[in-house]
Amino acid sequence: MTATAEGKTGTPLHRALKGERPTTAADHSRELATVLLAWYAENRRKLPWREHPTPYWVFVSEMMLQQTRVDTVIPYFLRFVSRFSTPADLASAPEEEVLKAWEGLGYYRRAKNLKRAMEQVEQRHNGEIPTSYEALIALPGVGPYMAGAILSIAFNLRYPAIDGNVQRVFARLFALPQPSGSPALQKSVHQLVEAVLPSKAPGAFNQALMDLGATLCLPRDPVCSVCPLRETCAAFQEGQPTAYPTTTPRPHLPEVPRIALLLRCAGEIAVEQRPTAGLLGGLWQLPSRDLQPSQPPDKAVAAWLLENEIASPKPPRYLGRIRHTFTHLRWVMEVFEVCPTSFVQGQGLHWVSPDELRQLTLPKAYHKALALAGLKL
DNA sequence: GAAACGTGGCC
DNA sequence: TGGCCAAGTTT
Repeated sequence: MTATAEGKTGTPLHRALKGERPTTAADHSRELATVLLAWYAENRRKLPWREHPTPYWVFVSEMMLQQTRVDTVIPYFLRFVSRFSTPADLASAPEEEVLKAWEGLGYYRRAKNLKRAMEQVEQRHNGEIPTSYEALIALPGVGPYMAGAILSIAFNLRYPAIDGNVQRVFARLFALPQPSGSPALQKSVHQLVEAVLPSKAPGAFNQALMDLGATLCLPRDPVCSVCPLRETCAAFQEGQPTAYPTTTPRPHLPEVPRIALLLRCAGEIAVEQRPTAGLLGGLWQLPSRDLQPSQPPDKAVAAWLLENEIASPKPPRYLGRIRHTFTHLRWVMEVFEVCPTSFVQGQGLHWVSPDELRQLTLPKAYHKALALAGLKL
């Protein structure tokens, strides 16, 4: 074991946890927990799901919070648990309604998994969120983080809940060299958290680490001056807290050229449903298609109209360009308006009124596209 | 291990 | 603007 592989050894806590002073490791762990829990008692964020941390509320909030900021989640959470108050409510709700409640939050598979998970809770667990790691992680959409968060927060059981905040806090505390987000960092942090996690208040401890990461140990500008762990933080002692966790630059996003058609006929609008799997699976959109980089958008529109046997007295009107960036690609979508002479059926096209359109779940990119034509949902 | 999977805020 | 990042999971 080299210092490089294990991180640098600047603090008593670190030396103790590495086993150099085994008789004091437990003492240092207790001290860390004590300091952290005292800080948390004074500085914990007031969040809706913390008011009544029922297993269901914790479950819903954790699913929404995956890769999503607290401020973004709060209004969605309040609406969601108001509309779907219990696991039974959610299990029996139509999926379209659940997706609509999720609209704008992103990662829509979470919404489907959440509903499926509650169906399984109803069918296999007597309507109660299970209290074992094995049963939880078997539910769709529940991984190691969520299982640990539910067990520790809702049931006060001693399980780690290691999210991005905790990884960053520990990468700095112990000057861990593994790259951000890597399985290697995940493993190192898990071992360290396991060594430090108290059995007394594991839920508070896990949330304290997350709150510390979200309010003080920030990615860009950490507020070390008021951090309760400053003295035992290896990155702070090195003078370079933001050097951890180490990062690797991301490759340039591929750009996907694309057309979208606003077909309007007698006050109705044509929409189509995306395939169930993959990007924005099962959501609705204006009729669209990806283009080859060399393909002129206006020619692609003409070809699309021809293929679908759509006659239009006036030529398509160009409405504008929508650029929409996802995690792994970027759409550059040219939007055209067409007024066909009649409703065209088949080809997966559905004609809906504006009121009906409002019931469907549309990705953000299409809200932008509709706004080009002055249509707001 | 790597890639897919949404969106909004920040600089 | 463009890149980074956020209470991760799945394939």
